[in-house]
Amino acid sequence: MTSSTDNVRVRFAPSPTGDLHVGGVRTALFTYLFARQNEGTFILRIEDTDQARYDESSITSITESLRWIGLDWDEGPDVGGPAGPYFQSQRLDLYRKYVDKLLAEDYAYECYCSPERLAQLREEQRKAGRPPGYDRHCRNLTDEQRQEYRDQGIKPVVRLKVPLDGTTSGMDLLRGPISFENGKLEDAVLLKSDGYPTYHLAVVVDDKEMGITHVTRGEEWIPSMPLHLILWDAFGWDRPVFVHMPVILKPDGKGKLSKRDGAASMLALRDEGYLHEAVLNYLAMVGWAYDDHTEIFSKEDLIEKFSLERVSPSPARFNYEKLEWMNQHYINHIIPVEDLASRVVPLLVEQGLVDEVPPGSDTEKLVTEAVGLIKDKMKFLTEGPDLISYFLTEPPDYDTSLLVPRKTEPAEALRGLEAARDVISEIGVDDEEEVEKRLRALAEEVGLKVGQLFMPIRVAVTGRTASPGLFETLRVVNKERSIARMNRAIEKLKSEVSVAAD
RNA sequence: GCCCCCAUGGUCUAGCGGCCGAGGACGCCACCCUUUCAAGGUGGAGAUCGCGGGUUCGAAUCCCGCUGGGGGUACCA
Repeated sequence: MTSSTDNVRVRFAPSPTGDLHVGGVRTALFTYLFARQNEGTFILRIEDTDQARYDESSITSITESLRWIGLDWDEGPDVGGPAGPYFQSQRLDLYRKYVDKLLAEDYAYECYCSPERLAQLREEQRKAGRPPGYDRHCRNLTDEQRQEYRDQGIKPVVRLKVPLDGTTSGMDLLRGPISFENGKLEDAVLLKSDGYPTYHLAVVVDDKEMGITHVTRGEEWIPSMPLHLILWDAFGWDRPVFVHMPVILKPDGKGKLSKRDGAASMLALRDEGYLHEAVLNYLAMVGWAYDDHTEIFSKEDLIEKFSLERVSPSPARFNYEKLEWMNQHYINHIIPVEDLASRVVPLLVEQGLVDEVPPGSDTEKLVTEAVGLIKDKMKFLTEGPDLISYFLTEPPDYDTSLLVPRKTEPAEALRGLEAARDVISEIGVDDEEEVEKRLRALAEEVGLKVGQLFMPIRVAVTGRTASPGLFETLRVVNKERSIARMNRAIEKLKSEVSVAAD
């Protein structure tokens, strides 16, 4: 058994019952990488067979999530394809056809048991400490009995006639042989009374119809693998390769990540300011590694180096700290600053810090420069606007005490600031080296440590105590605005000093 | 309860019989750099490779049992 095959056709098949979360996306990603690397076909199929849980908005949420992170599909919703339709709800006739075949060949049977009876059965089994399961009540109904139920207007479900003994075994690419005792299996429902198939029937039929070569999915599906195997065999079809991906656990390891863990939703990550490149890279690293030291991979790198066989079979916890680090790393070291700035721009407009940023404009240049200066402090895209705000607009009022460093008198801060303003008025801010030289000399002249002189200037110009290097900050803010802001600070300090003198 | 899967530092992992007195990353600590905050650099703490049996000249690596964790047990996927 090998995973590098010709004509690879794989699919990601989510059900539209909510937002896509990182676990699902990771499975999609591995499937996608495998397809691209083998020049195969990646299909998106929507498994909308549950009328009750169906949520239309999640279809866009799913496609948006996949597109955001860069997983494009060759066949599926929006793009079509030769094996469509790609919504299971539009393939009902097909499932009916195959179910009839199963019925005719005695691989399945109609069951008229009511949901109430089944619930009661389970309850009794639970009380008696017996394993829950269908009691095969309808497995051997006579034609007369069936007709009787039908006459009562009861719509049957169709169940799989699982062999009573023996074992069903199959191979999992990551785990090797897995076998199950038939005696422990249930006569699972294949077709519901509303005419919709269950997952078990639909996957098998569609995977066959769509020519899927490798069935990739989460490991929560391992327990139903024997049912699917029995179906593949019953239809007389060659079994595909099965690959069950490890689940992703909650950060505390207690249970698998679910849609309840809000932040784990793809779209939530996007809205929180994560870069799709970082999320993609991080997700690829949970459950897979290329070697003992490489961990930064672009999508292209992954397509080249990914290997399905190297996916670890053991579950892994979702680690927000590592993702955050990855995001920060991408912001600070991987994404070109122009690109980064262009992603911050929409947020600036949204928050009203700028009206518009036409390509090639001075504003664009300013934003790009500002982003370049603060990117080492930016962990999330969403922090961008605040971090560069003072390059674009006047800083809001701040506490005067910020202008006075520790072990420094307000009067000293004031004296330093006035002198610094005069220096800048004289030489401007464009020559960073010169400004630094003059201000360092100035510190000595006025008898202040560099920190005692620089901090008041920093606060005056940015309105805060943390900023990029002073001289580059002054340069980008520009001479005129720097001086105005320093004057404003000088006025604040003056009133402080006079109050103190009273 | 029953079935199935998994098992290397707190977390993600490298390791596929000798190169391992276990390597990398995140996190944590210290130091360096330094005009602030970061970023960066250097170093450090942290794993009897879950436990117990085997197999072998030799096991983190193979086998069995146990324990622990996870998954499944619906006319949900």
